[in-house]
Amino acid sequence: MGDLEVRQLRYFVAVAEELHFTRAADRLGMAQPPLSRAIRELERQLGVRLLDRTTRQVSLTPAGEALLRDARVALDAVTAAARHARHAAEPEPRLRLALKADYDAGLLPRILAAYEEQPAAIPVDLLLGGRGEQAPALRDGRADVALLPAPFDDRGVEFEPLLTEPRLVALAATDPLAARDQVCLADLAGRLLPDGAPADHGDPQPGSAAVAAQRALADSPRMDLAQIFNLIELGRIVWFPPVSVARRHPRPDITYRPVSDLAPSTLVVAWPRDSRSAAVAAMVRAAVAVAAVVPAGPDEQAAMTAAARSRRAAGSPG
Amino acid sequence: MGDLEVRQLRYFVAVAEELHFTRAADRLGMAQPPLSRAIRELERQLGVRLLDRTTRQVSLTPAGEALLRDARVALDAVTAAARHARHAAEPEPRLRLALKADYDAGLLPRILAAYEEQPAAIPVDLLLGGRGEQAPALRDGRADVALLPAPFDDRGVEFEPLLTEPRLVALAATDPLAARDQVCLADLAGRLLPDGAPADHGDPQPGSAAVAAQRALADSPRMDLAQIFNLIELGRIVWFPPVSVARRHPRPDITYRPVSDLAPSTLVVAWPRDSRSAAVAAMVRAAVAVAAVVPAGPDEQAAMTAAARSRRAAGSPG
DNA sequence: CCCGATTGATACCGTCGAGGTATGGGTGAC
DNA sequence: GTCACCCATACCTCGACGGTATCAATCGGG
Repeated sequence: MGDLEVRQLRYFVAVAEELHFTRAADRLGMAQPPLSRAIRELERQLGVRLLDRTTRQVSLTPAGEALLRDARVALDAVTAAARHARHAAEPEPRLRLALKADYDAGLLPRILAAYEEQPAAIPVDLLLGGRGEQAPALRDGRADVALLPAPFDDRGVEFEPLLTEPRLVALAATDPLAARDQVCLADLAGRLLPDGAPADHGDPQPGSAAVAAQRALADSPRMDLAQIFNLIELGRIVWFPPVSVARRHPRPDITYRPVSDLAPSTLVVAWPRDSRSAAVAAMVRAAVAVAAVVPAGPDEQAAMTAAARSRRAAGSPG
Repeated sequence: MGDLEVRQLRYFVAVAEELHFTRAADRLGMAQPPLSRAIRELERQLGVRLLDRTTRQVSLTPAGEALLRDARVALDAVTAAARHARHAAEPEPRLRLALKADYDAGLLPRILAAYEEQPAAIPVDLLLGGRGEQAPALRDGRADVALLPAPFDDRGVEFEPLLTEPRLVALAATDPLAARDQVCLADLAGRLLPDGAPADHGDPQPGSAAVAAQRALADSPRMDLAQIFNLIELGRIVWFPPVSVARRHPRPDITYRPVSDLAPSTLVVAWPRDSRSAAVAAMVRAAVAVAAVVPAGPDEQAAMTAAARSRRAAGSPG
């Protein structure tokens, strides 16, 4: 009945993600036998089987799936506690704003300017990260506030929409589709992605080959924009940047075209739930105020804004 | 730079709450020297001073206060992970509904009946707890869903209001105020509370002597309703039950009177954020449906309901 | 002003468990 | 059938966690 320990949760998450004791042990920088023993001990403490293992296959039991979900958030909470304690000790506080380079829809300078007008403003550190890194950074305390495109994994995070803009598809100028004024997703089905999988139609779904390729494409530190453009010119990948991102990257050999049936991208400002920081609230206010002077989007944006506003009214910065 | 461990956080929380190493060690069931060393090691790992200690006084630094806040939620998250894993392994799942006895406003039988009509219904366990225990139970996984009066500590918890009802004051029948049709909080100022502190006017505030006395009164396992009524008859304490609670306890020597300027009590149904359980969603639906057939309260209830509804729309059970 | 009580820090020690290495054993691939 | 792969077991070492004894500093009382 003793409490779990962080180390046990880290070990379990590694094994549950790898579904492979040896690889997990390697990732953890330890040998496999102690890891096996630790998992066994964890199962004994919980009185529950977490993994079904044969000598050739490791799979999660329902209890293991539940623990994997919760262990991730628990580990983030512990990491956030440590980070916040270190941060609170700094003599002069700073606001850490996480965002993905170029995906601020051009609002960043105005937002920062508006922020500095606020009485609660403190110096801002910018944390540039890849797609999908902002929300985890909020959860584990690396960042205090973030600008990022929705949808994202908003567990433990509150957000407020700023603006919604359509996404385009980037095509090689020589691509037959580039001659058309507009394309639809079906036109792009079958396109090869970097890993050799055909492009799925529809918005990338979590777990699909398409989203995996999109992530490998847009997130990997190994692939920068130049590489993306090269692959686009070769017709090897599909890429759906918001118009503001496309506008920042005019290139002679790349043509951007509207996609008729592609969901638009919504930029949001997000912060950790239970943030009690006046500086975060000031940044949220500044971002919302700046976005308000931009032409408003369609009904979808209005609905999301209302939802987030009432959520925020229930006791959080704003 | 190594990760924190759960044990370290438990130790720190104990010391931070007691502000006394010896008492904290006693509470933790260990000797004081290892505890001092563990805290020192924690401070070394974080590179931050958490406690200012003289030989006669221990106090929290700002970093310590930040860590205390976060450590509590992190420990709850770890506990919840363990509980959810154990729970998920049970062959036939059960729904654990936490509530405070008598504070269901008489809706519980109808809610349970409506719940059992739902297709996702599973057997329900009732967890009766004192005031303020329901929300922590949701956070650390002891309960899946709760009925409780707002306001409460809603960190990590979502909720939906069910109904709002006025609160009364319970007076000894012989009390001069009992002769009046209605009293106001100022009339009650100065009344002695169990710990000898005078009753504060206004709604109890967290940290005030009044709220401490209210808690000692209503929550302590040592004091049951009979004791409460005895103290009321002696004029020693003030108690503000919602009308539905008062109606359940008619007593010849106790008189209930409206309080003109006392905020009403709102019963809500609450569940952990990120709950993915269909059974929880079904219980929430059942509770809302039952409450909807009860005469609606004033604008306050309408506003809260709208807020919670849009919050729920952003991706949670419902 | 000194003495004792209180309380956190230090010193030292024993034990338990975390992690390493070597090896066994079972399963799927060819 | 043989080989490679991979999880489990056995055994060992060492570090750290916790306990006891003691010191040091501070506050209160006579």
